[in-house]
Amino acid sequence: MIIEQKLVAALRGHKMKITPQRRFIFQALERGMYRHPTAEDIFRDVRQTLPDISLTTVYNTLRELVGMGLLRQVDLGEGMTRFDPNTDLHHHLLCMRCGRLEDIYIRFPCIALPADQTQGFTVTNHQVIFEGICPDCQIQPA
Amino acid sequence: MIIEQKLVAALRGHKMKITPQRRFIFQALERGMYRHPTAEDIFRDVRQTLPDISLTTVYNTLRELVGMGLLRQVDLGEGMTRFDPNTDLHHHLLCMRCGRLEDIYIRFPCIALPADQTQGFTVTNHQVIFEGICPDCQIQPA
DNA sequence: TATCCAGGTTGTAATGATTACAAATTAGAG
DNA sequence: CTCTAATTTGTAATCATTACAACCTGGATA
Repeated sequence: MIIEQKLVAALRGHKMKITPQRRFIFQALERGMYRHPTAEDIFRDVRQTLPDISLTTVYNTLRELVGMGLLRQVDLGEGMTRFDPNTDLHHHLLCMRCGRLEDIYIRFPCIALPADQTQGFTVTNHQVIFEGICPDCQIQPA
Repeated sequence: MIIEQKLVAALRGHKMKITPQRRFIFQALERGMYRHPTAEDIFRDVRQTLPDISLTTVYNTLRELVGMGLLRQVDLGEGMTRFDPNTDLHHHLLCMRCGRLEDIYIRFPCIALPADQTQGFTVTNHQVIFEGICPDCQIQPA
């Protein structure tokens, strides 16, 4: 319920309407059975309870949430975007073979860009992606 | 010449043919006027000297190079893939507003995944993406 | 509670990057 | 020089995502 409530509150704060479609999308994110769903994943999930929801609505809603900073967008080289309802600072561990993606909760205090290396950028955030092979893929032939 | 030679040698090693198309693609990567080109960027560049090259060939070649580990693939949320001829371990600094991407050459010795956090993965690599706003975009209204 | 409209939803069509495929070409071994 | 497997090419498909226009509705208002 935590995520859903947070998102509903955010909608109120932005004077946006709380529609059943949005509610179900939030619940799908909440259910976290998959932690890094694609738009299509959410669509399939919500469809089970709201069979007439449109894929466009899912895309719209996810885009809005990202815009409001309530959802993190994760881009790997998969050809599609994944969404991460966990906006806490954390990192990722990616299987290069099957695409499995896990969260890593460690703080790396040494990751900071010295002022003389920012090239004038204002740095607001950073993320680490660890690449490797997951246990399942290690077993398989190759 | 360094990159081109390295790539040509790699082709030989893999018993692949050294075609003019591939050579010009290597040279375009070499020219590094743009350090993180898209397939389209390379296509436009090579076209100036080889007007009949096909976009498909560019995609094929880039894909092969990535597969051989000679080119790094960089995926941001831009809807297209960028390629980085620099395979040295380095990190990136990304402007969230205009997509400008710069290299960061610092080693962060503290970035290592403790054995009890790998979830069984064999970790082979990692990269850091710093997100922020570039100097040009800071000036502009918003 | 009934009314109303700005914001939301939907289906479909468009877009844009990338890949598949089959026919034509060519690098390079013999 | 010949021959063949690898490569290139152009076009057509694919796949994720966005644009758009018509319809619908949450929730503010009276």
